Amino acid sequence: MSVIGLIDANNFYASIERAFAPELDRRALVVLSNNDGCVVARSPEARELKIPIGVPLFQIRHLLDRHNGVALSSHYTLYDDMSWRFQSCLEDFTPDIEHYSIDEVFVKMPLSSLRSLSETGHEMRRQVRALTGVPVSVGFAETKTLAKIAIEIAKKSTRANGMVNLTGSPYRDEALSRVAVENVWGCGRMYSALLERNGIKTALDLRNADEEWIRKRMTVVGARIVQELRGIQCIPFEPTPKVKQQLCVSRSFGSATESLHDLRAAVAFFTSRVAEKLREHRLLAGELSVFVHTDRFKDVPQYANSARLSVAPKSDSTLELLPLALKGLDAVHREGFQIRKAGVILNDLELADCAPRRLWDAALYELHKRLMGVVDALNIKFGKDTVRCGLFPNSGAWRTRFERRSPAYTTDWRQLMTAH
DNA sequence: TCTGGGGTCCTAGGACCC
DNA sequence: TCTGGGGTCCTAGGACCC
Repeated sequence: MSVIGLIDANNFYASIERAFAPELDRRALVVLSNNDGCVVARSPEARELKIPIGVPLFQIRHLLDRHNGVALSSHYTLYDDMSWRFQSCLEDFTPDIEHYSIDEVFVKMPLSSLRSLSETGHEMRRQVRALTGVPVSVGFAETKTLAKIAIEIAKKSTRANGMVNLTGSPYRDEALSRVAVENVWGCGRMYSALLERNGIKTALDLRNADEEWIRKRMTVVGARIVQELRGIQCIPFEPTPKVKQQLCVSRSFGSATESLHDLRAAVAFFTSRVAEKLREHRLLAGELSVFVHTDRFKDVPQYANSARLSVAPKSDSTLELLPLALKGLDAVHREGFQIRKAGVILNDLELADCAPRRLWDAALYELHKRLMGVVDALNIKFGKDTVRCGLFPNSGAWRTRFERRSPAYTTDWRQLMTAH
């Protein structure tokens, strides 16, 4: 028997930007999506201003200006690096760690340490804060869904001081009654609307709901949520990550384009990136898709299409995937449409070590493998795009814009902080 | 002017097989 | 007149997550 812990960074991206630029403290700060499009993270001060996640920058710019707020471009290389740093801190507390997302970690704690669990939780918070500058909240409970409830309370209640332990707690029903059903893990917009229409308004209502009814309306997914709220583990703790089923690289363009030349450059860029990911995960892909679409927010002729191509034999070589991707692009391209977004998706993935040996082109593929290995090594050592396929320009209207970017404090020697 | 990116799981229905 | 039944696999679409 053990307890599930959840450690969740508060306003992760905003907190990171602040950790490196203390002058941003106490100012409303938002971090923007690609192309500086919309808000993906915000500081508590920005939340106070009622700036929602997902709102486009242009709608809140006046609000930020009026309150001396700041908007920054997102900086995922930095966030990924900081994620690794903060999650590594937990290794001092338990060997059982599940890296759930960029800003959340599940841990499994042995029951023997139960008495000191709350103490441990507070110690985790102190340690992460001290080593990374990022504030985190901690929740403990019997299941993942309940640990999520604990975190909800930990973040809202000032008395909790960032840590709530619901394990065997007499306070559990009250905690459940204080969390709206829309904030229960797994209850999105559609499900919470359905539940509310039927008088199920809080996590407590959901826990006490009729399971058969839930199953009928929300499939087994809903039934699992109910079970988890009752303290029965249905969502497993998964310390080793599952093998991916799909890899995707896609972007909205800096500005829309009609030019096939531009689109080819974009698709070539996406293909290189997704192939890098593929090799990083030591996978081969058996299927490649290319998609394009126009700007759904604009009143222009709309067009969306995708093409699927089989990769045979399965491959991880950019040089083999690129011609296929370009063939896919030719298949979906139509004259006269302003394309705003495109992407490349790889499916039918298989671990490279498990794949059968190539028969007729084994020697050529060995060459590809060695070449890709060298390219990847150079790009890791000297930065992205140090070496790339030179047939296509690496610039153009399609390139993502980042006009408000902070320095790469931890991942680029040239951008280290300076102390005065 | 300006609206993200990358994933997972579940189900219903159709094709196909014996 | 009479028109099976059971199984598998695949896909599209919908819901959710961060």
